Amino acid sequence: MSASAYHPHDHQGCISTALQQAAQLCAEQGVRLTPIRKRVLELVWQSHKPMGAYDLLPALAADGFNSAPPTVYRALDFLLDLGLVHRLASLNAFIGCSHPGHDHQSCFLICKVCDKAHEMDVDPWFEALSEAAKKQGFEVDQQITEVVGTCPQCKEQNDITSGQHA
Amino acid sequence: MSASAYHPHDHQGCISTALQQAAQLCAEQGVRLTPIRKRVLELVWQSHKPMGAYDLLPALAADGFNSAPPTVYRALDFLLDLGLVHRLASLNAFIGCSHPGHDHQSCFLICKVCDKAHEMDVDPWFEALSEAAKKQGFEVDQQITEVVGTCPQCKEQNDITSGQHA
DNA sequence: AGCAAATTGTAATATTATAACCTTTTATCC
DNA sequence: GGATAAAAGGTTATAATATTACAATTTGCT
Repeated sequence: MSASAYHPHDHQGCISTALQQAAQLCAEQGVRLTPIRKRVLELVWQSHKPMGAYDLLPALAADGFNSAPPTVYRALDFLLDLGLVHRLASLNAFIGCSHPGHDHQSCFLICKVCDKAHEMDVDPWFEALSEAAKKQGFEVDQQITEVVGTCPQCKEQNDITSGQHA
Repeated sequence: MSASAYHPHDHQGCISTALQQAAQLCAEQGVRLTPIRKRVLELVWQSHKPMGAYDLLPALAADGFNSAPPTVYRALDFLLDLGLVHRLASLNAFIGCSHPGHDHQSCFLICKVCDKAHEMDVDPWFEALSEAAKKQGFEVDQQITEVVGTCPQCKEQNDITSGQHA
């Protein structure tokens, strides 16, 4: 069901799905997906690479939107609140959420070679961690899990160029 | 065995233990725990609250050390490499490692009320998570896990002030 | 139209981190 | 013990990320 960032896919589909889901979610919540917000979401979804806030500004400017930092940060905050994008703390960067609308904690596999990030579903992990925290009397609000390494594609690439084979 | 950040304890003991372990580790690795590095480690250990790099500069200045950003970042990088401190990505802050010398992934419980952070040992889960990543063909280098919430002490405090009781 | 709330515009600034280059200190070798 | 290379530290400047504060505009509602 869920498309993987690691394989060729109709990425326009990713974007339009994200925009559709966003429109629906905003309607449900009674909040406005203004042109700036929509454009920022689109830009964040341009690729599966997390985007820095400042990376988005030139594109906004090119589109004739205002492009000062507060503009993009406000849009990102809005999208974060709705769960339409996630922020990757280890990269100071933002990425589209692949299944918004569900209240969920996110876990990202971040490739240090190609910079793509892939959201992984790990509910059992989150629950186990929450349980452990609770056992210590800690009340959990939010979990941040980011895994850095090499994605399947880049690993394969590396095996080829270094002359290794199965 | 391991002291908890959540309970009253001889914090001087935390600091001196950390310094001792650092000295030993540096000796083993054949690297130098210079005065600046030692002082930065000491400062990071002043409390169980993660410290920003810039928070350390005034103290370094007061001690007569140079206190420009590169100084403290170089010391922190050195300590990070040795595993003597951890960096909390979600806070842009640094905290002393409570069991350096062991190669380990860290997981921190971060209290949003008192700002203290507590390192939790969760090796079994890290392996589970690594397994899950591997199943997707992802090769794991590093895991970042940070849990934000309310620590036992602050939770209790809040229960009292809001008139709740068991 | 009139009003309040939400959104956006704009300028300035705060915070975190690194680059580049130079000087000093330390370890080592002869 | 002086020569020398490597490591560490000093200094200045700047990059990258994020927020504050306040003014102007747009929107939704009556």
